[in-house]
Amino acid sequence: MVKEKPLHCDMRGMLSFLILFLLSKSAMHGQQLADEMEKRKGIRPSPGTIYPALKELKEAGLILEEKKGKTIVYHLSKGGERELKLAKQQFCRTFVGVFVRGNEG
Amino acid sequence: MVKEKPLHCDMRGMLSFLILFLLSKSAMHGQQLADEMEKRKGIRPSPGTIYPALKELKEAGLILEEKKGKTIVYHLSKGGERELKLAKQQFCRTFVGVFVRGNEG
DNA sequence: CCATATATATCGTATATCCGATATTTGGAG
DNA sequence: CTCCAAATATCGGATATACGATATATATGG
Repeated sequence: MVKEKPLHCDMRGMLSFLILFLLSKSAMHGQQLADEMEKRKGIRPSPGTIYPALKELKEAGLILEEKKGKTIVYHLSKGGERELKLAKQQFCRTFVGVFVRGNEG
Repeated sequence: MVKEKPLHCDMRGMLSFLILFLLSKSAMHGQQLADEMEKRKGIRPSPGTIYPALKELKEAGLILEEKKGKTIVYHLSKGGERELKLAKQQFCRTFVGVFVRGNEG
């Protein structure tokens, strides 16, 4: 079976989804992405987590690279924006009711 | 390595998290759980997905069974309620900004 | 009792996620 | 150019998620 499954099919793919979402907020390089995840989750993803995920998203055509000195800045492609929009809808429908004011603290 | 990892450690565990959340809303048996997921995600998890997940949650002491005629009704244990509360906080911090009014439709 | 339908359970296999370790690349300092 | 540190990349191994197929249990109808 080839890899034609959309990002929003099942419970797997949450890492890719989160990366797309973060990149939609601001283009970043890998370590900045790890910084942001650490801030949110409290746990820093290791290089062995973040770079293979970025590689897959790149190969799927959802993100684009831009070399900036020592780093590689990633940003969403048009396809990535489309995919993120769909995935967000799916995510929000699936987790309706989990987000309640007061859970964030 | 033994299984002492909390539910909210990384991106894996979203299925267990969703099951705990749904059961916290209402005690259900397996097929009702599948119904609810189908309503939310649009895709019905197969028996091979749902029952092993329930078994693990049961063995972890997070849910309790109650036989009701032909079915087995699951509900959260005290430990499951505690775990869900923590996992919800983690989830909400991680995905802050994804939930915006208008994404649900 | 027997047949059926529904619910539950298990198995083999595949994919996504994840880490620790290690390797490679690259810009800047000397 | 050489050295260093940071960023990126890859690898092996582990766990969670997922499906289709199959097996089992049980309430209900005949």
